Amino acid sequence: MTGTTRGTQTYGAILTYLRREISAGSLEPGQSVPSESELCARFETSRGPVRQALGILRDEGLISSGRGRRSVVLETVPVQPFDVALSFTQWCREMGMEPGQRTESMTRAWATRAQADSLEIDPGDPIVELLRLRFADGVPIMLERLCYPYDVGRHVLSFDPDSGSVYERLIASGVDIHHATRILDAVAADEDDARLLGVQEGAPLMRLRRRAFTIEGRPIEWSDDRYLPSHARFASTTVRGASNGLSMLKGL
Amino acid sequence: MTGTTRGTQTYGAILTYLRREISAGSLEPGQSVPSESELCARFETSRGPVRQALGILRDEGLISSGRGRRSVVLETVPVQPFDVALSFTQWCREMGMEPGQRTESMTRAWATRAQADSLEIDPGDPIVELLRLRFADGVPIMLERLCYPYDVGRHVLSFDPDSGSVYERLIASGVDIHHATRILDAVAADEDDARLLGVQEGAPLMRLRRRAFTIEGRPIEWSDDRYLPSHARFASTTVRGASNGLSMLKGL
DNA sequence: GTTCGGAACTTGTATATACATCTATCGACA
DNA sequence: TGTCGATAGATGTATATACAAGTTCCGAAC
Repeated sequence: MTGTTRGTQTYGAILTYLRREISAGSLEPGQSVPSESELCARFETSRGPVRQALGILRDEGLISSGRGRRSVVLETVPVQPFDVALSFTQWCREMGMEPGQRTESMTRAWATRAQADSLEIDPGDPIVELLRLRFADGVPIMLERLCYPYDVGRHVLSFDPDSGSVYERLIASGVDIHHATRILDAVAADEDDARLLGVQEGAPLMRLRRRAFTIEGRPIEWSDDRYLPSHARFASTTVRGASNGLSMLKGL
Repeated sequence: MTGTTRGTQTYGAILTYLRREISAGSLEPGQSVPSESELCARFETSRGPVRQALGILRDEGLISSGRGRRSVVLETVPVQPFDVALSFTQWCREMGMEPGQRTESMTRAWATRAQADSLEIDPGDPIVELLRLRFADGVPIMLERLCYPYDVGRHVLSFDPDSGSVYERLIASGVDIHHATRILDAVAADEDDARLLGVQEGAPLMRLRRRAFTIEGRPIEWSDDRYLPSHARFASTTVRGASNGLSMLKGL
């Protein structure tokens, strides 16, 4: 360790440095990234942390490496790591837009068969449902349907969902979301979607369904977000040799 | 190195072993993955390769790790690495379906403004366009529009696109696709889409636009694939602490 | 029986080294 | 001038070690 790293890990400092160089344009697409040994010298460290940082950038699709050649910066879509999609508010701010929201309904209900399957509870068990319309700069962008088992959702019921992030509320209540699976597809707007999002019934919408889990693997959230395709799209970069989590599903 | 690894790298052998255990169900969701030291002993290797294999599984969303705890197998969507989406044929086979295709048109044309921008050539420059309908088990699933600059696409013109993979043809011709960017959104079926895919005009389709690049960063393919959402969906798993390449885009 | 503390274990991070394998470059030679 | 080959340098892979930091679990003290 060099001691010059700002309170965090060495590889994190290298990562931040390279990300800044790339996003600021000091390292343009097509240009070579400094070699591992140059980075070792600059950060007074060994190859381990340097390779760790480069590996992360490779998986994110920002650079490409290969035996014998120096790494090069790739021409990429502007990447906002998708984790922020866990929080619409945060994502919106990073896009330079002003987030807004209006809760259409928040109800205590009983799980339908589909909801019960998704949350791994029994049909008829109590749940908390939330329907929220999300805005960016005042324009409706997304309709969010959230569904929690009651013992999780009760932390939301006693909370004004227009006043802040549901996620932060859950975390503050000791609910620990550890990982999530997402499925993207396209659906036609139904009557509710059309009315609230201001499109015609049948208009194409992006649907992002999410299931969030605790570390023990218990599902604690199910959501169905419907985006206006004109305002939100999803992107991914693949580099040969790097892995990315996107996959394609068959059938229903 | 142990020497017992089957001709490849140590970390690859560990990766294969763990993947098989997970997909065969010997390691069920929620169960602990063998600890690093157990894997070191089993494969007679050091922590390096073991950690490399575990890191890949973590990025793929198959397992979750954390300081102090043992890694656990996650409940995930069945993952087919998305690289295979570069080849519809291959993806289809891995899904246990029989791929089919019918080329609707293959033309030498001149780049429109949008195509020129995407391929980084000038409007009016010669290009090769390909329109193909793709089947799985005889059912139309996807409509594929491909577009190449002429010097790349000419390798396709002299080739029966119904006889095999365009990708393999390009690679055999010395065209080296190195990385690709993809954008997913939803569109309404236009007249051509509706007729060929057998849906009503205006029906929601998943659109996957792709740009493929050489290692030098030159764009050599632009494609617009439109999937029936009933037959193809896209999925991704995020684990806290692991990076994945999916991101969300604003605006146009 | 309950609670607290500590030991043992696990993963995360870092160092130093070695060799394999591929690329780029430059100089010798024709 | 052009081609070929050697060489230096790059990343990929593997080993061995060390310490940091978090979790689990068991036993001692109360």
